[in-house]
Amino acid sequence: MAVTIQAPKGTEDVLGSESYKWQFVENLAKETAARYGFSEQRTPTFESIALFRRSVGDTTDVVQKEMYQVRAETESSKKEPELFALKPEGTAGAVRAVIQRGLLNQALPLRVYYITPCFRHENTQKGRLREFHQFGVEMFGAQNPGADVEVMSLVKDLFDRLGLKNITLNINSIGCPKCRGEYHKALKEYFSARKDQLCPTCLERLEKNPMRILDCKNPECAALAAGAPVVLDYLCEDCSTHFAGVKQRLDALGLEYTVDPHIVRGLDYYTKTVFEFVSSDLGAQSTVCGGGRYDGLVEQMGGPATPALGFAMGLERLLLILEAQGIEIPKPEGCLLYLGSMGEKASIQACRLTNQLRGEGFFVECDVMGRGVKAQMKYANKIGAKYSLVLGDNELATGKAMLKDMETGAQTEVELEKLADRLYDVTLAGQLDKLTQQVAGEDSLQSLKTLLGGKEGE
RNA sequence: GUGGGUAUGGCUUAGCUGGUUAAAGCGUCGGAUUGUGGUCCCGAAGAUCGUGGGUUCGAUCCCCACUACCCACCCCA
Repeated sequence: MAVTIQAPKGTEDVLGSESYKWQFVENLAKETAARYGFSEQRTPTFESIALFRRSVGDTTDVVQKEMYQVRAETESSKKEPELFALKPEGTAGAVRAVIQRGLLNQALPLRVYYITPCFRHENTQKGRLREFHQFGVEMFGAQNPGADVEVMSLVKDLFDRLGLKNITLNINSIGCPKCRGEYHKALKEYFSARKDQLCPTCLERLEKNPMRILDCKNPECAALAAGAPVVLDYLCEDCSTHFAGVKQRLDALGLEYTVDPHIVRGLDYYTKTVFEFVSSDLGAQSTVCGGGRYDGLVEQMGGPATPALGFAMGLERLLLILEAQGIEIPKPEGCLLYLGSMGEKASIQACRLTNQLRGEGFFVECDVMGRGVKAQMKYANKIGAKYSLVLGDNELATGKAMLKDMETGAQTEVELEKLADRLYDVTLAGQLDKLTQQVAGEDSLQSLKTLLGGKEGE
């Protein structure tokens, strides 16, 4: 007996009943990115493991304990097999491609986006999977605060277009390597003086990365953190004017935000501006989107010194919020015509006609189960076909058939020759109905004319 | 890696302090006189009760282990 194999822990099957939601969200993300001048970049799912060590950071949890390592098992390998990793995030690969392909020699800024699976081996919980998907954006070459605001605004635009509510933007600046050194010193002094009140993990952080303590959920640590020195007070001239510029522009756009000096990103490459969009609909994993500046990364990875920034958005988390807020995603168009048949001869003709109508661009189905007419009609009803038509000996002889409106049950005679024209008519009528509904509430007829007039160009 | 919860047909669940053929709804398929769906009616298929041990005369129910899922810590999207 075959043992059934299960999907790996932390992975999801997106089934037909759900995939339209993904398509909708992905399309909207792509359209929004395009409006801002970003073009899609597709990079490999696995990269050299060194890439992530260098960019994300050797000491981060993501690299240290969450990466899926892969290597090709070759039979006669004289060489050491090269070590790869499934990408745990999108920025590293994007930056690698930009440098390797010489894209920074083009007109700047360079704007790229991606939708990609990411892999992290950690324990699952709400909004956390081992394979998850990110929509991310990276911009290269711009050091002006306007760039920071542009990517934040892109996120906000996408959320608005999806109809999301109650998402807040938190921003902070963690400074550049110069001012951060000063700050780390101050932090260490502060927490060292209160060592006895820190939790064990924070004691470790004190040596490695004291800024992490600010992020601790432990109530005692959080209480201590509340009184700790604030990064913003230690920013150098350059960083502080940059941060001021970001805030000014956010204000100018009317983009609401909260300055949260406790935001500390977990990836090493961030500098200056960091931000996150959080929602209360996600349980403990409240961040839907996180990002910031990484002005040093491109150079560090072997490219020309280039300021850069970006964000990554968790698509599963985004879908989770949509679900929680009861936001309906439009379902794809259903079957327009079910072409039933009885008898072998009619079945063949139905097959031929169906094929022809599909060629005209219509969503048409016919029987492939060998069912009786009754069962075929049941099926047509189940799949939500808008119209049905049954082909039998009579119809083949006369060239005429009854076209049935499945909603009203009304039947009208139609010449088989002209079926395509008829379908075209009813499709158009359906679209007009939709338009009418959209403008209902206003002066519908007037608006409709305007709409149509605008499209016809006359 | 750690802690808590859960595990019954495709889905959602019931199963009384362990007792003989595990129940219902939805879904699927079929029927209601053979050329037409949706409501109603009737019927059928479909579950080794997550897996493996143990206690017992007897386990879906009690105990242990494992696995998966859910939630949380850590960390992040």
